[in-house]
Amino acid sequence: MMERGPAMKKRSVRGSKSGRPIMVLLDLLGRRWSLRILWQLREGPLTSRALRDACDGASPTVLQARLSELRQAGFVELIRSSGYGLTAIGRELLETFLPLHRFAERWRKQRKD
Amino acid sequence: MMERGPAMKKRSVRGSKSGRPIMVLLDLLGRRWSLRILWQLREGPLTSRALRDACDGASPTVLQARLSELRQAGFVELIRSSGYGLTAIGRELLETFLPLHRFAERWRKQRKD
DNA sequence: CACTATGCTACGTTATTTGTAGCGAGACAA
DNA sequence: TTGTCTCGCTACAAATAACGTAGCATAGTG
Repeated sequence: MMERGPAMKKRSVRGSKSGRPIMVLLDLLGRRWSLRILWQLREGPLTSRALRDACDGASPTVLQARLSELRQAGFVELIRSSGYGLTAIGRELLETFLPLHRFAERWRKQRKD
Repeated sequence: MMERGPAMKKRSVRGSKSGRPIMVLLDLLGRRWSLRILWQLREGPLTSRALRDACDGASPTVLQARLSELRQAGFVELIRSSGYGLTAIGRELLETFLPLHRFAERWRKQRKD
């Protein structure tokens, strides 16, 4: 087993062992609030606190963690004047998810029956 | 605070407080292995153990939990002869995510630069 | 019967999330 | 300068979720 002294940064235990981009991506997006953050930024940048409110008051700890990951992945950037916003590739990613909105409605209708 | 005796099924603490379908969906999909499970079932049903192998050996505890949730949501079903498979609406959901594969490749190329 | 595979659960350990509080930096006014 | 905003971000203990290993009951097959 691996020792972890206090000075040692916690190595991410998660993630695809294969390293295939799709798996890395699915792992990143499959963390609490990741999808939601991208979703909430779809209409424009938000400050960290506005984002927090938009995410049902999720704790700042996770939000910062997710924002760091999403920034490192290149999907989100911090602009001093306006807060957190999607990058070009981040917007591309979001567009991949946009049909989800329509799907969610269809899904709900089916569930009612 | 709500008491939770052993006979009481754990009420989900998570999820969108708004109850909007898109939020419920984003929360469900934003749990560990949810996206991955749907992804691994894209080419056909898998038995629980095959699915486990396909998911880098994720623990059966979470897999069962996610499978229960995904079944309850109507995305996955258990077929006695072939294991876990996507339902019709589950396949629709997956198709929403399929462009993600191509995106992941584009993403990787950009990251290399 | 023994053997194998299925779906699923128990349980102790580890990792992640939560909730609350607060820091330091910068902007702006008195 | 002092006060008071807001900003991004962090600390820390408690709660929750996930991990890893082992194993159960059932069903099929030989």
